[in-house]
Amino acid sequence: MATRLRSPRVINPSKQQSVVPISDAAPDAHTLYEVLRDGLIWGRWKPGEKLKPQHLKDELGCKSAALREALIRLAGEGFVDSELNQGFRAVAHSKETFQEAVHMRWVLECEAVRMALKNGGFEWEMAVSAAHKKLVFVEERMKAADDVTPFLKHWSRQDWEFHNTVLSACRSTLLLRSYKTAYDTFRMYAVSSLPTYGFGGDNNITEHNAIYEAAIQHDEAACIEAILCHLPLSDDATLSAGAG
Amino acid sequence: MATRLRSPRVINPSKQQSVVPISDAAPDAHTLYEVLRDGLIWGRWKPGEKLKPQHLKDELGCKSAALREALIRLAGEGFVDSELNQGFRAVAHSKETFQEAVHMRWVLECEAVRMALKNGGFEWEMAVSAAHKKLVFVEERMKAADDVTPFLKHWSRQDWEFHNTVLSACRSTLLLRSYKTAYDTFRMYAVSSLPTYGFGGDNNITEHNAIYEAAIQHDEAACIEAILCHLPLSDDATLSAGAG
DNA sequence: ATCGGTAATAATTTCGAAATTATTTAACTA
DNA sequence: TAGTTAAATAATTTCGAAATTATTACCGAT
Repeated sequence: MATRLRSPRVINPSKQQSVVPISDAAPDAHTLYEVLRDGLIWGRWKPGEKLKPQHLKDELGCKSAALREALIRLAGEGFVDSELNQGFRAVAHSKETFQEAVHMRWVLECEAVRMALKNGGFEWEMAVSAAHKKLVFVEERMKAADDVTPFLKHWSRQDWEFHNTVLSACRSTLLLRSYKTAYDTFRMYAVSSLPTYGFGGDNNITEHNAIYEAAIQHDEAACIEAILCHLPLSDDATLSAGAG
Repeated sequence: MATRLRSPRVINPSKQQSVVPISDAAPDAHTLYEVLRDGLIWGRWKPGEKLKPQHLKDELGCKSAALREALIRLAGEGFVDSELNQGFRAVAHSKETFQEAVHMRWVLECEAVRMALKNGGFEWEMAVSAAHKKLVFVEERMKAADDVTPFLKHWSRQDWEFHNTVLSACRSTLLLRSYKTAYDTFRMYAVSSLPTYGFGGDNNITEHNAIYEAAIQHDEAACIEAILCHLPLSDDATLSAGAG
């Protein structure tokens, strides 16, 4: 067998990867997706605002291709509107879309909690307990504070962590994915249109506690009742709830 | 004010749009998305199969950018798996993911039908009636036929149209979007793993008829009972259903 | 002065090639 | 001959610029 002729591999020194991570490297598509999703939920871009690739490129220090990829994903999830040759813009909400999100939360949360209470073991109970403790911590501080504003973002994040942890034992990734979309749609509206992101003062503490206690005791009826009280369902949806 | 100097617009004749649409033009991202989604559901690509841009480019006659855009959207929806630098592949199913899809269908379909029966007017009743008629037409033919194979795709499409039409009056786009994802996940598994795409012979006709009659009469309890019978829920999920 | 049309400008989308990363193949060693 | 290493190849991702499309500003006419 004839020996093959091979030239040695040439490595361009300027392209060699640095040992120290370069902090100002352009973020990849997945990171951008997270940044944009977070920004849309937390009001960095207002509902209906145009998301111009050229401006965002400067603002986020990224390349247009990665940006476009992230925006396409967000459009698929419904957090961004896109029309052909008209670019992207943050979705605009209405009371109706908010009610849809609340309703979806109610439907999915009730079903998921039923399954979670059946499947959840000791590990789950610990996780729920921890998430509740953190949420209570924030809510107690807010109760004592004159101005709740600086706590709102922390609170909202803990609210998500608590609800998500409770449902995490339901063993349906499909359900949890839909729930996340509904929850984030809910939150997006709350951030932009409700005075305190939907924080309801003392009631919240009581409601979350009721959900927590019922969950830990695996009391299905009590847990679902507590969730029903907790969500700001319209009368319309509540009627439907009665049938459930 | 000084007159501005302007050169006449030059149009490259070769780039001028033809009056007759060119059939072999490269499909845009949205069309590709539909083609790929359809192909994934109907088994054009097998579960777990790698979706290589280079091959697909030839197969579908498209450009790589449009293809990538479509694949990104499908990945976001969960019909395609993507890992960094490892390309895309059709999702692989299991009995568990199928059961999740069935369960999601049950949860969402029951809730949507409750709302639809409240909101649906005459127009909706006509649409439901028409969709049912078409479905029955296919199912009667299948009943008479020795081999149902050639009807399966028609049947599956009409099954979707019927269920979707029934739910269409629910007035929640968020719910309908989640339902579509669940239904298509269900169908994807059925096409690849169930002998007759989930078609159950005479039972199907009876079940669809029960749903139809209950819907037209706005009989909520009967409609939900009929849906429960219709969906291939596991015992696990059925227990949960009893609590609903 | 307002309306309609046309050119200039700005923005978005598309595209092909370069750069990066993974996979396969071949050579070498034990 | 099996196991190891590195090159060659193949595939994927990135990128910047070209092409397309929308928007804005200007001129002329009614």
